[in-house]
Amino acid sequence: MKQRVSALLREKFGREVVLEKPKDRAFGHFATPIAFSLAKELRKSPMVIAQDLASSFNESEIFSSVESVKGYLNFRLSEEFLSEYGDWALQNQSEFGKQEKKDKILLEFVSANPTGPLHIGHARGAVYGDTLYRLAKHLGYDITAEYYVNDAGNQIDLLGLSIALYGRENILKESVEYPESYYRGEYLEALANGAVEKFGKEILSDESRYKELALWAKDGVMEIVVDSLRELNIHFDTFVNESSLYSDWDRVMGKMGDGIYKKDDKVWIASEAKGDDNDRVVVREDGRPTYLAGDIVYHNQKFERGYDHYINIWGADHHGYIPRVNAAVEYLGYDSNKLETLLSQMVSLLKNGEPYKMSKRAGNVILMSDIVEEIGSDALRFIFASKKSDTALEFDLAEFKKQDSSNPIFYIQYAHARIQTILSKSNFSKEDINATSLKGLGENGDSLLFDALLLPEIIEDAFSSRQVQKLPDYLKALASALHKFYYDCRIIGTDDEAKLLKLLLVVALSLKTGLSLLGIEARDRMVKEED
RNA sequence: GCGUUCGUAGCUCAGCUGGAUAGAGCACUGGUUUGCGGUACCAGAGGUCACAGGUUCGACUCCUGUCGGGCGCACCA
Repeated sequence: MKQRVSALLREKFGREVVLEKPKDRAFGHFATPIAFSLAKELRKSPMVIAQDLASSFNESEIFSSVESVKGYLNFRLSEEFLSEYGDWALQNQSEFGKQEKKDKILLEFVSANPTGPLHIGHARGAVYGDTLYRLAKHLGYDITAEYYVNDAGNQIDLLGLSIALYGRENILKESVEYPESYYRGEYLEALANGAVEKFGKEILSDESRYKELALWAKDGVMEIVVDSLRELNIHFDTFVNESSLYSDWDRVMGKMGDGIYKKDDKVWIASEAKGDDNDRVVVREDGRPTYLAGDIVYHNQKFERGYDHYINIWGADHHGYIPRVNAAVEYLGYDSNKLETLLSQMVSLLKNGEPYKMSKRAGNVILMSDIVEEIGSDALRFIFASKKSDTALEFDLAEFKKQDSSNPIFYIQYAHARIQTILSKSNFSKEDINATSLKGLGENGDSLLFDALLLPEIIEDAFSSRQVQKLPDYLKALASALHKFYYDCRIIGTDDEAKLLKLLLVVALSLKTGLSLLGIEARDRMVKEED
């Protein structure tokens, strides 16, 4: 819609015209402050210019009126335009809001270490990434969701040690002491038992086999991780194991040329020259690669696979890491502008108003799967998708748990369910409804129709700005408009019943499409809660 | 200290590339159709947009500085 309007205005004025949404619908559907910017060059007051411009629009198919108010130019879309678009949307439901973007995008997110189940802090990045993924798919991008599995390095050794120690304590009944850095948690029980079953009890006491133990256990942990993601309707297309990349190390180092040098028996990357604070060690004296080394080979591999654009979603605690990876990408001979790293801010927990620190040692980690079980995937996804991903988010655990009807997701679900109920109460068939015209809905009806038809712009905007919270915001507003309309206007039994039902079908389409992009299924009925 | 990010209603957060009277949910107060699910709707109250300058016809939005919070500042991942 907006594209049509702005294309028309561009043609008329011979320049790009800023289009905005008026604060108040009484001003029209779209507005532009163009008269203000023209005021200087034309040496006339904005009011006069706006007047002249407004009167230059006489008859138009798209607009029913163009008015000037206090220097603004306000456009009102015509009934014909809105009703035609509404008809089109209902006839092409699966195409509604879709586009034909062609770019190939690689989206990497979550990528939590395979050393334990996901906790609540991981959920935010997971929801953010998956929502972007769904939006991109809808817009036609060829996008791949990828999980980078850090199955090399100290943390994997630590996983092996942790399982062995757990087994020695609980299976071999030895008395042991847990060093602070070791992993703790219920999941170790199944892994330790599984290990004994597969390798025999000896492995628990055989230090030389801990590596073997860890590599086996990592797959088990990944299963837990993938399961908990599936509960949130999140799916990955590809998994890349860090351990599989190092065989390529010599070739990749060769590609970096001057970007890599040796000093003090270590290998360094000259990242300072590319905007980092310091040069960084890539290979230690003893030959073990650092974490950065893995990311260098990984990003090289990403670029060699050939995408138009790369998106990484990292926790905000990794933000200092961005210049290093960008430096590496440039030394590898690729355009670092194609690599976009988005940060998902920390989620800090409060319990009864007091900061609540999760710690693996204390064993008080809040698992993502527990929260999903408690409040449901829909509610959790909605909460995280509603917040701008780059602001730190705080919530009270108690508050979080009691999110029931106060959670806006139920408000939106109810709007959708309400429409289904009305439809089922009506005697009109789908055919009758589709055969009627969306014209003559009246002012409130046209306004609701316009709101519902706004979805495609929201999708486009939410994805291109990477601000997924725009979609939940829109759905809340649309649900609110629907509830208000329902309250103000009787539908069943009126002369306009069929066309009003058709209007509701358009609203339901937008709600359903929007919710599915958030990974939430629209409900046809709400289940009443028993007190 | 350096970097980065944020500071908007009692709380949790929106506010699009600068634009019309700064918005929503929760909580609070008061109302609602002899009608489709009241899990709704309406109204009220609640703000010096952290502070101070600057740019502009116009600043919550851009720039500079100050104060305050988060996160980084590893040869850990």
